Amino acid sequence: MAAVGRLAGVSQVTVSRALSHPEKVSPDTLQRIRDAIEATGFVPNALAGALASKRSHLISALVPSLTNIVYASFIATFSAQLRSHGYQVLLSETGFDTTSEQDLIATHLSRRPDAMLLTGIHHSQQARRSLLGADIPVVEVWDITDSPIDMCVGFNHVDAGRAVANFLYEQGHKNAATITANDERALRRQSAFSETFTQLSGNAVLNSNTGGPASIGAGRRALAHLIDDTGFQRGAVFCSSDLLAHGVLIEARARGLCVPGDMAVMGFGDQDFARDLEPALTTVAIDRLALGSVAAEALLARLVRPDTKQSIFDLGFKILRRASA
Amino acid sequence: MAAVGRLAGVSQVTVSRALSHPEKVSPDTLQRIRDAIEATGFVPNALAGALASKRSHLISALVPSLTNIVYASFIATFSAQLRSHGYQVLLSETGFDTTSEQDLIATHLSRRPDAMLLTGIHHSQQARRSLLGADIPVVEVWDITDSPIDMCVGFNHVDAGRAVANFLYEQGHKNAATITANDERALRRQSAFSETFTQLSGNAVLNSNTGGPASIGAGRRALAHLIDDTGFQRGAVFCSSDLLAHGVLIEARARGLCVPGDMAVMGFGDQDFARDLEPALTTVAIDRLALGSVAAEALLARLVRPDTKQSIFDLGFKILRRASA
DNA sequence: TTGTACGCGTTATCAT
DNA sequence: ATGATAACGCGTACAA
Repeated sequence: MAAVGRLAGVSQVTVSRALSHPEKVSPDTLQRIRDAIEATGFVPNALAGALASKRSHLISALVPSLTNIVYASFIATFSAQLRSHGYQVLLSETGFDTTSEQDLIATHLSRRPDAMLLTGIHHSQQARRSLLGADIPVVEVWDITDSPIDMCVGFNHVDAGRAVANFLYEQGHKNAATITANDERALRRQSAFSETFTQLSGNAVLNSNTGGPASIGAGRRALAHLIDDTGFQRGAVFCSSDLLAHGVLIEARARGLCVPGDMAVMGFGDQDFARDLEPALTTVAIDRLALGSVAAEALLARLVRPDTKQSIFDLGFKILRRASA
Repeated sequence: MAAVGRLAGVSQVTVSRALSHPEKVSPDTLQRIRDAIEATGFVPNALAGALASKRSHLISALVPSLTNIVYASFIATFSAQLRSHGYQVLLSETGFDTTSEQDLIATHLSRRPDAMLLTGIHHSQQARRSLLGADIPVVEVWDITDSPIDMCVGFNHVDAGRAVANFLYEQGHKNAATITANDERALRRQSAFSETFTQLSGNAVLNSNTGGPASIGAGRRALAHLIDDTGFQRGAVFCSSDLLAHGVLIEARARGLCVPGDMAVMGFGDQDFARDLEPALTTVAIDRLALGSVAAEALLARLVRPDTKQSIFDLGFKILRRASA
């Protein structure tokens, strides 16, 4: 900056002002400074800026997995929204692991983010302490609680599981099975579904866990297992994600089963491909776009007015009836 | 740090040392310092550290799209590898746009990353200048060139397109069509395929561009268009990604066409679901895992020994013959 | 093994 | 409208 200033015939401070508050600098010195910046190829040092101003314009975000399209698309919206307000997002994957999340929180906090996004409402005690100590806005997404660390935006997974149970029961199904990926929130939906459906139908639900991330292959294998090993025959299958449901659809067809005639299949998430499958997938729609932008807006609001009141955003969900159930 | 030091009865520097070079501090002062850190909840300020040491331990990465699983999984590997070496990755989406990439490069450079990853080998002139000026290791991925900015790791897209043309021709196909997403590298594969296939078969190839990102829906619509509007009937369809090919498979089945009997379908990328489709998808395998880790290793090598020699890593590709072609 | 002094490149405050 | 000066919180060099 000093070098740029020398070239423009002003002091270092004026260069700083030209960059941060151009309106406080006279038009022609501004131009000279801009020319000098152009000529020198000067790139401001945001580290120094953040150190001096105590604002990093960095927002850190912790998601379980980047390769899960659900989180990836959420983050894309969230990042775009924040970028348009001059913030950059520092992203990490926790791998659905609370301890790993805790370590990442410490690492991220050392970069002094202006705010932080966390996925889910379950965090280690140490994590909560660090966050509280950091004294920055925090938003927890994809779930809802009455006592967020700071703010939360998401929906109620127990309600969602129950709603699906009611929906399938009302379609006339008396038997049901579930196929769930190894994700705490999905498991919560599963048990809510299972409990409600059993209560309604009087029949036990066959619950299965893929033991890993959701994928088409995992869905195929899970249905195969359900049919071959546990004797599941007819009824409804509630999958914890559209990807699993997609696999179920493929496996069912490969076995000559008709969907929904022989077996009804329900997904979760309403991913873009859900409507393009044959049969089109009945699923639970989550407004991921809204999730991302509400989370971003919530943080931005706190950043501007630290005493903003609303802190719990329930975005709900919607059952989308298509052809598969 | 000074406060921690007071509590531990040492000076600020000793605290700094305890954190960065624990072996240079006597065991019991080390313990006292650690206790003090624990007691105060001290979190080191990486911004100040980076400013003083001129090493940010930050590596910035620019990818076209996060919601494209291909890039997402690549980045997951890349990030994990770097994290295990004490680096954090600052990630942004360029949206396949060179101008947007150029702006992001400037923003990222202001955070003084220790290295940078770029996708592709085509960048604006200004971008190249900034990067050269920053004087940090740069790796360009997903493509190969003789004159990278610094290093590159990927494969040759023209060779890939040609190889697919040869493969399909050798399978006995005389007619072919292509369905390509709006991606510069995919378009390069398309035209190499098209040229080679025409040369071999003497028949023109029906090239189509989805005009947007790859998706199952886009694949369905593209095949429908190909059949309904351009009169494509039998032959091979080369899709620029497995996702498009997946859509083609669905649309073909919905129209009662047999794959590969009536129509052969080929994808690109060998995504995890490719083997789980019916019929299993014939595709071109790219070792994304290797791509991510080689890119990370290349940067790490440069960071340790700035004069490391090798700078071009051709990881190749492999045609995976399954059932669809 | 520990401490002192200084500088990293900005922004904030106060003057002019 | 512009400048001088003092932080910001740490690492490095050098000294003890």
